[in-house]
Amino acid sequence: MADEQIKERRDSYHHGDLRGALIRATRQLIEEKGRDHFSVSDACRLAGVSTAAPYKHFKSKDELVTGAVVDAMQRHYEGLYEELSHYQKGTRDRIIAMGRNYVTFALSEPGMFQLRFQVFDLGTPSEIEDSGSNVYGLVQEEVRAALREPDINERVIERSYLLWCFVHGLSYLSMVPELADKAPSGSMDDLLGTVADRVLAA
Amino acid sequence: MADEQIKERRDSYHHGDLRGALIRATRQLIEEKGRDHFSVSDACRLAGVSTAAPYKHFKSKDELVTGAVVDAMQRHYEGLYEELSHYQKGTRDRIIAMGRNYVTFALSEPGMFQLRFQVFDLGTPSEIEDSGSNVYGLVQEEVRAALREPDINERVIERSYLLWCFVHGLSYLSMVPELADKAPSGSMDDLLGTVADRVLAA
DNA sequence: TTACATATGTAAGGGTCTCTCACTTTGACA
DNA sequence: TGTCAAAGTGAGAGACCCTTACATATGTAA
Repeated sequence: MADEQIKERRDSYHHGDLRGALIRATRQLIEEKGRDHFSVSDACRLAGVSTAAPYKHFKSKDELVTGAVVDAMQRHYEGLYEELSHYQKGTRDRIIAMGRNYVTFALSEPGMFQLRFQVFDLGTPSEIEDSGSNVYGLVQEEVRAALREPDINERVIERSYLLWCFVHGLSYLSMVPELADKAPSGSMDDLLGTVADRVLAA
Repeated sequence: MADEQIKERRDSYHHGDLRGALIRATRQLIEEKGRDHFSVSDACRLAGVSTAAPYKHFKSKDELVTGAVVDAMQRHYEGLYEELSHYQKGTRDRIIAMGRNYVTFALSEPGMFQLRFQVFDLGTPSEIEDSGSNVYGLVQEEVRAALREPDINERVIERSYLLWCFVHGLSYLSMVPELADKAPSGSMDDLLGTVADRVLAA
């Protein structure tokens, strides 16, 4: 996100990492102008290559967009794993950190975040389904520990889902600036803590 | 939603309600193919008029889409008001009904539901901001009554927002069929009831 | 009946896009 | 060094699209 990518320049005929450059350009353009209004041609202009070039790396426009989304998810999940390493397993702070991480990503890459739940329409890349399930498994495991349950039973499943619903909804609402006045005045961590306590209460 | 609209036929030169017909066509096409992939031309074909006709009723494509969204919101809110009349104010059932109504609308018109929070990008039609705030005011009033607070204070604001976040997130997650296996096994009313209890608890 | 306002149609300008084909450049490796 | 596959290029076919200008049909009111 930090890398405001300007039109790319190149001295050699070969790009070196055109695939990556196209994915970055796609992300930037979708964030700026929305999934509708995104065109492969624009991405080419931004990456500084001809409009035929992408088709050596992606079969179609849809596949390019999907590639950008998969890339975003991978970065998101790597960041999450890194952040979780700072918290001890089974703590309240760790659950709050997971929620904060989720919302933070949504706010920093709203376009990718939303597309992540729509790429299913284009035929789900297995990377998405798999890594998504893995991460949600972490949440369930954390909830299990907090509830002192021996395994992932129905109780754990319900509470985990409640947490997810809440954090997911908070992310979407936070992405709409016009709704900011509806939110309570405290910090986001306060809000996440309140939720964790209420959802995990006996 | 119920009205699977087929290509419209007309015997008279004048349509009678072309504006309404275009809005219905727009909704149907966006639900079927997504906001991207929606074109004014398609809407014209579906409504059975020339491609120039819409511009007597809407200034631009964006305005047509916005019109469809505003229409959807109005129908949604009318349905909500009607349904609420069956429940007594200040009851748990009434809060559950509000949540169920929200999710049900999202599931029946996912395209409109999502666009409702994105039309802000096109310059917010005041109809949207106003009626949205009015409806959310209902929620806050209901929460105030449940908490036995004398007015809409910070406590009420926080709890209302928690409810909204949850129901909003539940709506989005429910719209993705691939995530169905993550949900708990009970009914939606059970889930909504659990949330209401936990959020409104002392 | 006539005149006029309103609603729709026809045609087209001007633009953009996705994707393919045939060709060129380049780097790597036998 | 010579050969080949990979990665780019340029041009363009073929579609659509959004929007406008101007013509035409229709209902209404004098």
